[in-house]
Amino acid sequence: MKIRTNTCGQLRKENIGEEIVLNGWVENSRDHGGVRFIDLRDRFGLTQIKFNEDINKEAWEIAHKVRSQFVLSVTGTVISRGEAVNDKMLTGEIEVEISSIEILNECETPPFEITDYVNVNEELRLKYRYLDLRRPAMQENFLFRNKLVHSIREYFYQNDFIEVETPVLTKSTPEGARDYLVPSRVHSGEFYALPQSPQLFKQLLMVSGFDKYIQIVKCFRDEDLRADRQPEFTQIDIEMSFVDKDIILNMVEELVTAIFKETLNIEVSRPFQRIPFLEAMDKYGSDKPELRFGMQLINVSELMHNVDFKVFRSIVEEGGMVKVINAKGGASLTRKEIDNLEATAKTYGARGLAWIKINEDGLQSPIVKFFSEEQINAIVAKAGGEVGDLILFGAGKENVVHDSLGQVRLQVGKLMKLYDANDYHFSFVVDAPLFEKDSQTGRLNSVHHPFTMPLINDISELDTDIESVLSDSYDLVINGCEIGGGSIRIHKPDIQQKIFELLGIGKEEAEQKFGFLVDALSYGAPPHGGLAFGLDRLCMILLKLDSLRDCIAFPKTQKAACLMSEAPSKVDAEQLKELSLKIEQVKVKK
RNA sequence: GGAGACGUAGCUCAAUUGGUUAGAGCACUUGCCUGUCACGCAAGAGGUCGAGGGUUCGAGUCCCUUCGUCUUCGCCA
Repeated sequence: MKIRTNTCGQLRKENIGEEIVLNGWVENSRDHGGVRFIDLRDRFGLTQIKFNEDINKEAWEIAHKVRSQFVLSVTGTVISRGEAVNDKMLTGEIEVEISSIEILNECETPPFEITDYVNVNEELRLKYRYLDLRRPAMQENFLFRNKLVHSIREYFYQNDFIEVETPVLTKSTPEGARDYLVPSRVHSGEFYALPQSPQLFKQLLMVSGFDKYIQIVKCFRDEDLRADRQPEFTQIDIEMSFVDKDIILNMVEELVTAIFKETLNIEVSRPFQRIPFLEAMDKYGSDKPELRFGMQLINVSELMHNVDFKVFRSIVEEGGMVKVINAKGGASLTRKEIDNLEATAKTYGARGLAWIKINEDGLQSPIVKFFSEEQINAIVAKAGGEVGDLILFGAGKENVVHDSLGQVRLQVGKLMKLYDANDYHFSFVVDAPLFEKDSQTGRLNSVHHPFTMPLINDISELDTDIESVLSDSYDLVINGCEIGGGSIRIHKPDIQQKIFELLGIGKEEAEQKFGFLVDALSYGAPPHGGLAFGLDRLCMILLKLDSLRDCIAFPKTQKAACLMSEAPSKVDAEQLKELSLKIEQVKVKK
């Protein structure tokens, strides 16, 4: 084959007159009898090539055999398009008059058209992912992702970080997400786990002295999938020694600023807003608040003590709460739109969604009749209600009110276009509680993970009112999406032991599961902290994609399958035997 | 584990209340065409209506089961 002299995105009018060779795929062709045009594509772009019966009959004849997606090597001369310039193409001022053509490979009629113009069922796209990825829009996503990763690596390289790899075959720890397990052949009946994150290893690298660690690394969690969740995903994993929260958050701001500048040419303004976790929950009903608009949650529980409306009164008496949001100008929403908001509230556990419309001629609401005029005026006043507004109520247990009203708030924001979809808002949610109580078992669980430093002055504080202890943690939130999170870590063995105790992990169990970490902390562990970003999610938000799958080359379906390779799959009895495994048929449910 | 949507030609979709031979656009094949660029014109071929079962004189359409994809609650330290 003749090797290309240029790519398909390269030639300009300056090249007119040059004899060149192009290699690429046939994107499209237009036959006009004596002259035939082909758009030749590679990942660098598109060039129109021309076959003319009068100029080179042999090439023109071969060109007749060419079909969509054939792979060609063509030789010819760059010529001007004259009047027929195509200003939609970067190479639109020129074309290549072909003198010889070689068909490097033929192509079956593809199962779907390889263009951006045709919508194709995702199932089929995933089965023929290698063809889907040939589509220009997908190529752009991955060229962008490459640019993103490059800007990230560049930042860390410039700032003296060191990239160190950590194991993929590691130890299972049942805390947190479900592990993917890998059976060991050598150790019959034992298993490795794929890492949910390299958390412990990066902390141990700090103990080793590899200050300023970074790794772009695959992580695995065997949990149900979502549009923004894949079972294997990529983290930008970072850890630093001799730092405090301010140093880390400053580093994150620098990194994010560099990323946005280099990938989208957007100037990010600093510093990022910092909002304590409890305030985020209180005002926005979320630990990842969308801060591009206000419409905060307002607590009106105080006003419910003496009302006749038993539903609200009893909720407050039983320790629940009533909160409202004021959708300014929302009185114009239709009954159907409000019903949709109620459906959202119910999805998140609310019993209903009470509302008051403040119309010109008075209040319209299914619930005002249960209140005195004085009471309702107090509620409206507290909500800052004015003519034209819609007040929405969330009532129930704290977490239900926050979840449901927080989601209703997001939906109203979207519905009423309260923010510019092209804006970016950056914030840190800091100081999350250290523990939360499991509603089922009553046991304490780590909100972040068990290695997070509590915000305490003295270890004795952990013996009193443990649920109110906060952690030295931080999440990066962009437009209501959690993009990264981390914390200052515990570097003292006594504190780490204490935390394990509080989590109900006994000394023996702690020794068995995390002994190497506690040991390491006792050998001169420096104060350290770090965080991890979800690279796929960051890429998704920068590209404004609806699904993570569009920036992952070979993603899995909702049932965690690869439709192309057909993984997972059964294995030979021999393989199972080597691993000392036996498959027990799960009963088919009737 | 729960809720919802979808599945008809290679692709994207249509098909009235259950009723004649399941249609359209694109793609594909063939022919024509010397300035198109998502070219155009003409003709042609192309269907296990996801699969299985049931109701019915008759099922793409109704019922049951099942498979797959997507969205979502739970789950994701």
